[in-house]
Amino acid sequence: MNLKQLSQTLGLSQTTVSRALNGYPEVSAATRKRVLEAAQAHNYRPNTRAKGLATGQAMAIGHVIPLSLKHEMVNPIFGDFIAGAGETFAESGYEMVLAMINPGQEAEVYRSLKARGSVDGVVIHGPRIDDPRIDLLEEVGLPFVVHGRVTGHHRPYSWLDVDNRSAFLRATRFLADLGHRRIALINGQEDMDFAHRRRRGYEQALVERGLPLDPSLCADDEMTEAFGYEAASAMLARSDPPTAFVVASLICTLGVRRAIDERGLTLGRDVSLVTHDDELSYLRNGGEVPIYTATRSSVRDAGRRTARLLIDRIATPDAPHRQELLEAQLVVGSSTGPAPHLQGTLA
Amino acid sequence: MNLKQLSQTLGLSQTTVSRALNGYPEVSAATRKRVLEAAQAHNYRPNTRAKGLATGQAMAIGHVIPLSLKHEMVNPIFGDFIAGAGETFAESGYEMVLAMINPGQEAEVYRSLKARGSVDGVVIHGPRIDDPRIDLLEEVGLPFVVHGRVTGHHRPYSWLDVDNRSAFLRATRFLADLGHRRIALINGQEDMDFAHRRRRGYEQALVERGLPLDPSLCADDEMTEAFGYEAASAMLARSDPPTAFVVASLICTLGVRRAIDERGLTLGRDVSLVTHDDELSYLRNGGEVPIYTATRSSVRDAGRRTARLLIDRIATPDAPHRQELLEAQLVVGSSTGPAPHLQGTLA
DNA sequence: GCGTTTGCCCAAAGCGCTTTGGACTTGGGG
DNA sequence: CCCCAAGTCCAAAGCGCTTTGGGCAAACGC
Repeated sequence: MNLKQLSQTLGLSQTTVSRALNGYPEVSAATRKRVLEAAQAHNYRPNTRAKGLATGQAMAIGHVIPLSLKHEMVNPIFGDFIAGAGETFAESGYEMVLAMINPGQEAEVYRSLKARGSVDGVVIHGPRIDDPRIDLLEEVGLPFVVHGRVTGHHRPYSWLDVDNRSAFLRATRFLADLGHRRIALINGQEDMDFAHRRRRGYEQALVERGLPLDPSLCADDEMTEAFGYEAASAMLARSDPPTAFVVASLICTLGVRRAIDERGLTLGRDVSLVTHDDELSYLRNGGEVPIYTATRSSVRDAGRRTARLLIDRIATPDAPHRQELLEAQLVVGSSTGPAPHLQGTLA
Repeated sequence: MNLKQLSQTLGLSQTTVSRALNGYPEVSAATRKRVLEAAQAHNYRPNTRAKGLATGQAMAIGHVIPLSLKHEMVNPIFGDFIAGAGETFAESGYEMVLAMINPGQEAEVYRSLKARGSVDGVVIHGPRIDDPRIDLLEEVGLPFVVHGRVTGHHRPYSWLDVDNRSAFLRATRFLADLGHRRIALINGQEDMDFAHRRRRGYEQALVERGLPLDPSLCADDEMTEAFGYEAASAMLARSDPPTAFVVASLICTLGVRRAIDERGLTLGRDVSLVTHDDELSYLRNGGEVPIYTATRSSVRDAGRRTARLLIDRIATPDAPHRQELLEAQLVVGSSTGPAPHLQGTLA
């Protein structure tokens, strides 16, 4: 059933039916009611493509997900982010279209998305330091919002980010204040912007507390369980192992924990750990006293907010860019305690 | 730049340009070359919606992802599945559109997808026992392929599935043959079809080996780390704890492992464990000798194959339905060993 | 009572593409 | 030399919708 058929059924013109359906004022209440009921009865919905052609809007937004080259890894936060974004987009009548791409294809994909008019805007995922995509999209003329930020880019753009520097600053301070002097950092890949910022927060805390920066206590890579395990194992095997870890994600933390358990150490007593927690739906670190002390920030919520930002941007492309900086909560769980050399002293 | 402008630039009709671009024979080689070069130079791409309107094809396929009601959980396999499917769809020129929905909205969403013509077909994710979606889509007339199967549905439909029954049958047999007599099952929600089948495989193995089925050694829920931990903790705290676990996913397994470690038990010696391993990119269970003995089947590969099935189905909607049943590999890692009461005996 | 709003509705032009049904050259066969 | 078949190309219709620019009554102001 299409508009033409529906209007014939009703004995009205397409114009009137279209207007009735879209809430225009120049149609009487009685007619509108009749139209609405007929549409319902015939299960009529306007054809997306025809509507898009006529209005010039795709009512769709694009997510271009870059896979990491090394392991073709899909970022595990992706599902939850998109679930959050999907809620908001759906409420506003937007569809989400997805493209998973290998690094290097980005320019081509964004250009194509714009030229074919298949989306009204895009979310930039996984920004790196000096990420060229901002300039690219600005040039191409596709509205966008970045989930994260881009160190090295200085003109204004729209973004939403967790204050990663602050989060890791606070996490590291927290451990230092418990007496830990050898604090390791198990970070995400440091060419990713978020990991770079976390690193800076970590370093700043060390400086503040007068602790030396030991590069051999810092590791960065894709945040897999295996990476967490290997990095932590190597560090714990040293003659001067760290007594605390700051870890970039819960998945990574599971690996670190495995390394700790394997050496017969007890988490929260022999070794302390603060992790970042994206509140992924399948990896809850919940409860009254969470298992892990964590800097917590819901990536799903970030998805919702990012979507709103993008919708507004599409509606008013000439409005000034907006930014949103979210502060992570530092929630204390049972994975942290005073440094071993102080135990007893403090008790 | 659109077709009209491009054809004017070239001094050709839209017809000819369109034909040149789409590889029709009634255009000379010289002209085609000229058109192709001009298109390239002007960065021309046909407008998706206009093309769709004209051809009646959306060149898009839909993924409707049901969130679990309880925790609004996003299945962690989602990212990898879609990465695999995305590869294949992209090769064939299909876009993927995504809808995350709450349970109960399904009928409405599928109907709308069809009526608005926004997709040419859909992938059914997360089928449950007696899932009504198959009948629904058949009625609505939208081509589909199920990732999984539907126990209780008897007319033919297209699906791709791992042989979950066989996988868990073999896993459980394997443990029984190592002398384990109390084997626990930490399963996904058993109204999900895959979990139901795994349960059946598990039970069959017990029967084969003459072991009793102890319902208190079976737990099923959403496969989170927390669930694995809680279920395993409770079982291990009993006076007659299980000596082996069959676990439905690696994430769940991480929780089970935490419970095992916490009780000071050693995995592979005091307690054995076989897990299902979807080969998620961020949760590798790799190496020469994997950490966990596992029934292994790449969900990413499943995505690729499912996509191919759907593309073929859309191309030939009247061809008989096709099915693909994948066999999981049973890979032996270091999480399994002879039952404790036999150790020494066997050595 | 007249002209002018106002309210309600419609015909038709596009949106950018594909595709049908020719039209106009050539070249070759009879 | 004529005719027909290829080989090229084009004008125009149509996909299903929105939107412009009226038209026609009824209601209004004076």
